[in-house]
Amino acid sequence: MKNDLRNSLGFLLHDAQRLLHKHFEARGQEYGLSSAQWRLLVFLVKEDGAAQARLAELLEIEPISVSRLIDRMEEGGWVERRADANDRRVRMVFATSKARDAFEKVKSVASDLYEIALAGLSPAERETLMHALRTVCDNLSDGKGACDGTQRGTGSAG
Amino acid sequence: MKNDLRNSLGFLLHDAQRLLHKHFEARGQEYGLSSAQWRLLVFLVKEDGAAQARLAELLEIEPISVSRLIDRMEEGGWVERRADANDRRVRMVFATSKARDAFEKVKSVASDLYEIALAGLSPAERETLMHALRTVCDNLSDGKGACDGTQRGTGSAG
DNA sequence: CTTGTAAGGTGAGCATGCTTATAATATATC
DNA sequence: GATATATTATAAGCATGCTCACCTTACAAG
Repeated sequence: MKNDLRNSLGFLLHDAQRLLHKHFEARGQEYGLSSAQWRLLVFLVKEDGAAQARLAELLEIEPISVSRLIDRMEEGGWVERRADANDRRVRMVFATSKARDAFEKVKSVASDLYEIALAGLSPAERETLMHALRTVCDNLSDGKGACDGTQRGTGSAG
Repeated sequence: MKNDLRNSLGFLLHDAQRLLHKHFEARGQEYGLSSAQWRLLVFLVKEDGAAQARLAELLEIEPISVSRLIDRMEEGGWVERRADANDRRVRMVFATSKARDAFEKVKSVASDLYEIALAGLSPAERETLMHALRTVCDNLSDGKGACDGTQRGTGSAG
């Protein structure tokens, strides 16, 4: 086969991720939430008022990336920064009601999109896919719990 | 379960891809080839002298992104742009011998990394993973043959 | 030849990740 | 109290993707 590299894990993961990202951006655009911003909200709605360092830990990205992301989200009215009375270094981040409303809607956009992406795969194949992706994350994680960590075996494929 | 969204297709794909990318960058660094540059080389070694537009089609990214990528690769001595005598709009791209040498080495870096990433998964699970990723790509592709690349009507493949 | 359309390449500028460095604050040690 | 270290947030600047806009060149129609 000519393009075995083209069908390697790296290419397939890269392409699948990029395509999903592209579709999400297109669909989520009407709500004004980008993919990265939505990812941050997923954590923020569960842990409102988190410090930026905490969000960086949850998202597994660098604090500076969170800082920039929140800059733009604050401009867009999605989040609010507030000072922490106990630690003046900290900027606590809060989701606005606008963000909470949009979040619920975008959640269904996301699950619709996942269904489209997984079309044609049996429940067993979906299970294996999710399991395999978690395994890949585990194998490549530096032990601080990427996909790994806290909750394993939810098995929700959508 | 608290974080079912965290275990959704979107998060898992995103995290797995990002982790693989990070590891690849770390390991490939000694060769000076980034992940994106290596991806381009995969196609270029099979289709040397391709026009940038052709590379954009193969990589499924925008021509302007190829232009920037090749700017940097040319600076690094990985590729060479040459004029096409038959069409003066075209800049043909050629891999240098430095690139071809590094390519062979990085290829084994990549396969080592894939083995690490897939550790603990049975051959059947790996099969299913790859199949599922190709399916996701197909489902999200606009019909121009994304991951499944090889034979989808793209036509000339030198 | 002239005109109109399409195609190849690139400039400007944005979003999201990164590394490296810095300022402000907290905390531990002396 | 003074000093050393760690933590939080951010600035500067790079890589890779994007959109929009532009120029050059090719090609088809008249």
